Amino acid sequence: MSTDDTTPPPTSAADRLGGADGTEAESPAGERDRRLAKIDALRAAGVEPYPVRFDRTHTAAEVLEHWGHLESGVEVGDVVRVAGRVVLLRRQGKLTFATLRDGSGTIQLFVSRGELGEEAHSAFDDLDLGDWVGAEGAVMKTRRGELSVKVTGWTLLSKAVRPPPDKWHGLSDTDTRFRQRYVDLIANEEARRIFAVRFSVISTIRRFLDARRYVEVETPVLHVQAGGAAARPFETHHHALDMPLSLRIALELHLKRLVVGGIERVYEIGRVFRNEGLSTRHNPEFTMLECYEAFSDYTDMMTLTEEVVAECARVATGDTVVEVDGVRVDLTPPWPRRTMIDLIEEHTGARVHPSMPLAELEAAADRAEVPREAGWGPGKLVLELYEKTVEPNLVGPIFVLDYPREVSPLARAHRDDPALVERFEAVVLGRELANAFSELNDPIDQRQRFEAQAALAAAGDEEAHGVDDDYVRALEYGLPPCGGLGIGVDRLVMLIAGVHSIREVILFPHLRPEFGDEDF
RNA sequence: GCGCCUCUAGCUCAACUGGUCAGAGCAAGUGACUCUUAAUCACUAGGUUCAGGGUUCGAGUCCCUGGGGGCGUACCA
Repeated sequence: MSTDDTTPPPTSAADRLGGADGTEAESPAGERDRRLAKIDALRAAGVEPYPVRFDRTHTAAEVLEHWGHLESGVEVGDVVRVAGRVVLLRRQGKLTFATLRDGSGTIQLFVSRGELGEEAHSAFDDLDLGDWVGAEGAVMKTRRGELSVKVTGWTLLSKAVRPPPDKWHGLSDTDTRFRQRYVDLIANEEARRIFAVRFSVISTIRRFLDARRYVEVETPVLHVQAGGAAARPFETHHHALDMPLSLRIALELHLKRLVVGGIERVYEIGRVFRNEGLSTRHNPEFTMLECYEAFSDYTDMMTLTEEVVAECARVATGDTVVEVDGVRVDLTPPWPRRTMIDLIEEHTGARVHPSMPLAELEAAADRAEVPREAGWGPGKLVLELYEKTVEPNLVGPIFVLDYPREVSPLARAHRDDPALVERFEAVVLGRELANAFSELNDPIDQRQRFEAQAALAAAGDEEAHGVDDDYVRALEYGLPPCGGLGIGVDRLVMLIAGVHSIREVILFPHLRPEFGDEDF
């Protein structure tokens, strides 16, 4: 949509936005140009299509709350000023009904020629679907029982140049829904519902933790060394310092530094980035909640997890029972707590343990038809057995306890079994919802675990990371006994909203770039 | 990354095995209508069938290449 230097100065709205010159493939030349022409006509008539502000007295929901009880056919003297987008228009000659939608809901405008006069009424009839208007008038309920504002005055607040999608079928093209989320939100009640759940869940988490005297903090997104999770980071570069940086893959290591510093209960809700494949469950950037509590352990984190998840569901939907793809899940605490070892035995018949000889575990994996790679240690084999034979079959909610030490470099050794760590994952519908440990606070042990990871990285594991010397130094100043918890907020929202794809709960999910700009 | 599916008017969808097949509803335009509710009724206009090649007398339909999207799978402490 570039303007050639030789083009004469544009005059009309259509000229300035780019008219029907072949660049406008997305909107029919007729409809968009028609609306652009209206902008010029309005200005010529002295009407500003994009005025500054509007003083509204009531939202649609407030009108319903105060006057919803009115009898049909009754008009009251109370005058209100409402504002919203015109989503439906029913023109009926000298009487027009418009459905106005604002952030709270919808309200009908009753626009009568007798009330408004011919000029203002026909100007109203000239509105298009999608325009924003403000209106003033008395509250009434029509003979058919629809609560309305009987308009005595109105103003165009913003002219829509592009038409909204089909008023009945909405917008279902997934590509357009995600790229142009604004249109999705205009057209689809379901999209509005899902994001209402998301906003509710996030504010509930904050209220829940704040009430327990947790402190919310913000830690760096740009890391010199990514860590705190096994994932491939995004790499970037700082020009002034001429050094490589990574986008964070977890919040963990900074938050525990803060516990060292004496912030005994700390949490962050923040974006993390992982350079991995995309799927219905994976977006390259997603939102994590992590919280850490001094003097607690992973059993305390289980209680916290089941309570915060149930509370989020209750606040967002009124119920702790959720349903995804026809499967109902009851999130009411307490959730069952089972060890990984016991679950593997239950599902495969094999009693395994990371302290067993490698050959025995390899044989167990082969019997269970779990593929394995050379170089995997005992702990990795046990974890694979769990992930392939147990986890997909768990409906949950359930806490899976006590992971192999080898695969958990940031969790403290189990108090009763040195081959294991005090770690759990909460599983719902075969998927990890939360991950937590009794945090490793022994600096010497931690350095050794990091060094083991560094060896893996040196051997080519792109998801392993090296020694974080500053983090070890922090531990040397003393991290109190500490429980830590991470919850994937997007997946929690998916669960509570009952949707199948992570793209449904992220406002602007990652997509390939649109091809060129000829669609504009 | 691999496999399968998909892309037709602004939106939602039709078009039997290749043969008047480029259509409908909504949205839009014109007209009628002072209690509508996806208002209704009449008429009208609207298309590079994702792009580019190919096969064929003939391609929305079949083949190839490319692009977007979806699903599955792989990867995913």
